[in-house]
Amino acid sequence: MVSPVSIRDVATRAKVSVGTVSNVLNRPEVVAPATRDRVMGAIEELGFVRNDAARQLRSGTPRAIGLVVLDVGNPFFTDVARGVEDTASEAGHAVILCNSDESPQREARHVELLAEQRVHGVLITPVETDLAPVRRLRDRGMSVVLLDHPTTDPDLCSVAVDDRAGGELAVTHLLAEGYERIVMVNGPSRIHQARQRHEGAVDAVRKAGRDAGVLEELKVPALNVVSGQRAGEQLLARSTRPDAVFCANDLLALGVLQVLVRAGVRVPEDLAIVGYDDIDFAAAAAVPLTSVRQPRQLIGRTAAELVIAESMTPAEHEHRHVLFAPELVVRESSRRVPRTRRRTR
Amino acid sequence: MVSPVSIRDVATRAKVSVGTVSNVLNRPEVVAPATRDRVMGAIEELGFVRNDAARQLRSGTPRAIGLVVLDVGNPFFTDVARGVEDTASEAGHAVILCNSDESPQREARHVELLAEQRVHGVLITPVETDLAPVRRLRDRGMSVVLLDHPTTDPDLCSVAVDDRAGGELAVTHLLAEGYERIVMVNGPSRIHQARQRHEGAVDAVRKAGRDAGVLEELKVPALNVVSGQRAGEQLLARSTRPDAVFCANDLLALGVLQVLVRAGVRVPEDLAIVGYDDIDFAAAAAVPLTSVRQPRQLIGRTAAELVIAESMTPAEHEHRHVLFAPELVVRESSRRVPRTRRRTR
DNA sequence: CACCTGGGGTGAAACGATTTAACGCTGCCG
DNA sequence: CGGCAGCGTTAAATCGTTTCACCCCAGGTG
Repeated sequence: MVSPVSIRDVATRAKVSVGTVSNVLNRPEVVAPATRDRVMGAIEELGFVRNDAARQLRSGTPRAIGLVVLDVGNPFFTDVARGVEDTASEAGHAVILCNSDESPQREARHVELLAEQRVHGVLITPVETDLAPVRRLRDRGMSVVLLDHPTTDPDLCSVAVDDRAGGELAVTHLLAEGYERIVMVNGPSRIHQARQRHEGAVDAVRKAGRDAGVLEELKVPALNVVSGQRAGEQLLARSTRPDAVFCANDLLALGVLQVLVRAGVRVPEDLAIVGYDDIDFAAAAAVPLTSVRQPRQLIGRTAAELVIAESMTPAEHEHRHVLFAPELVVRESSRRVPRTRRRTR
Repeated sequence: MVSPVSIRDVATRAKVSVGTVSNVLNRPEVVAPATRDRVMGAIEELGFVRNDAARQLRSGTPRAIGLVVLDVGNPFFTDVARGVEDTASEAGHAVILCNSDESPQREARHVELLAEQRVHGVLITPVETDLAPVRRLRDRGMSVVLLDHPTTDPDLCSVAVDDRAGGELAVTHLLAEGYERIVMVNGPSRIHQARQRHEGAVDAVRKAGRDAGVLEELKVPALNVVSGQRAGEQLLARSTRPDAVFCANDLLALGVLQVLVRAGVRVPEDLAIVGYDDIDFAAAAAVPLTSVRQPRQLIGRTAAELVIAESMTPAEHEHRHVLFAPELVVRESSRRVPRTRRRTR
């Protein structure tokens, strides 16, 4: 079934030894042009394809990198993945994409698989804040880059965006617009980003000199649209509603928005919404969504570059911690509008 | 750098031969419990991880499958990928995700990489209608499943949704709702799905006994949000606008919708919009989008099952062509509103 | 007691590419 | 004419696993 033509067949066909064929493949300049052409011809005729397994076994350098994300269904990660993929494929590496779905078990299984594949390195957004599993990877000799998860661990690279600053940006904006009863719809505190964004929100309240009571946290089990819808329903059912909602990511925000709009709540007049990530769909939502933007593709590219650099020169590589700054993109969903605004119900 | 502990080290440590260690790993039932425990202990202490490259080299059976999609940024493919990933990881396979970005060159490069990796099989949505590159893969001995691209080629499996029927569903619906000047915003005819959906649209017009002039095709270079926005701007600039737009996918539709809504065009009163794929964001759009639904995860799962099945029993495997039926999901964006001010029939 | 049986284990030969040290050829110089 | 450098090529060793033929020994059988 598998391609049965090996380097040996090519050698026979071209009437040279296997070593020469190997040279043609890896150091074409050392072999005489005539021989080279002959070998190339044989490769073409036989449809020979290098066996990467054998190659890697001998040379010890793999050609794949692993990417473990929390949720492939989230366009944020998709955009990060695209950045990774671009950079990796330029360097001739394959990307093995794994989806941990926020489950430590799935994460562990995938990491195990990647270790067996002896990948060049692993880019991972860890499910748990506890980095022990990641460090074990590291100990097994693989380079690891933490994605979207800042750390000061000197043994690891990391690429992230300042989530605490992002949370602060969002809530400072809401307070400045005059919103007074803010609910933050947040993911489980197991997730690092969720905690950081909440801390930033709390910072904003404090720095504005407001009572801590203006900010309430509503936790949901996952950072996706369905959880957002659930949260929206809960908010609808309340006797006294908040006047603004800050969601830990855009998927939650879109879910909340959809439920509220359908129930006739006016956004932002009755209730403002701010999301996080600024995925492309945020701008195209029922009400264009204010959101905290992260340089998604850049995160992916940077992480891939780091892991490739590290595995090229493992010795002198010094681990870097890249932290990008988030940026608030204000759109209609959180703009205080004059009372005279036309209603679109 | 790479984990230096091999099966031989484990054998030494546990005072058994390498063969026995291999047995513990692969056929634990044939080795005596006492020995087994000793070996397991050694594996644990040494932190041994199997080297999949060596494994594959010897056994010939790889543990990865390749997935080549047109656009990872499109949630349709993300959902398909998730289906693939689920099934593959249940079977202990890694998924190597590649993004061809609708470019034949990128596709070729990725396919080459996958061939070198000797993946189990390749799930691919081909960029070109010409299947020659895919058939070459096949000839190199890899099982191939065409994704979202129907074929009758007896040497290949395929999993797809009936795009022609989908196009027909959409346009039949628009005609039934009384729309009379329909523009189909379509991708380049290089893309198979684009052509099929258009043919279905034409079918619908014909079957309804209408003049072919009610349907016009507006081609855009790619099936994404930006192209949709461009198309929306073009439509806006026209002196006589259509009263309905059918987009070849939801990303285009969201782009069109966004531009039109921002310009004050009422949807669906002034102009109806129908998309394709029914991605999750379609329901959460500015105006909830009517769309043609495809069983996205199921497509992925089915394809992965086929490729795994084929590589398990290559001999007696018979190639299947699975064709799912699309389903129209009607939402606000195309519902003729009860006789208010329009209704010019 | 000789013979068989079979569970439990061994050890060496693959797998296919890369790498390296050694080798043979050519042509130039002394 | 012999030696030697330089170049291209060869053959063999190697990577970590799996597989398979074979060995050893205890216990059962006739």
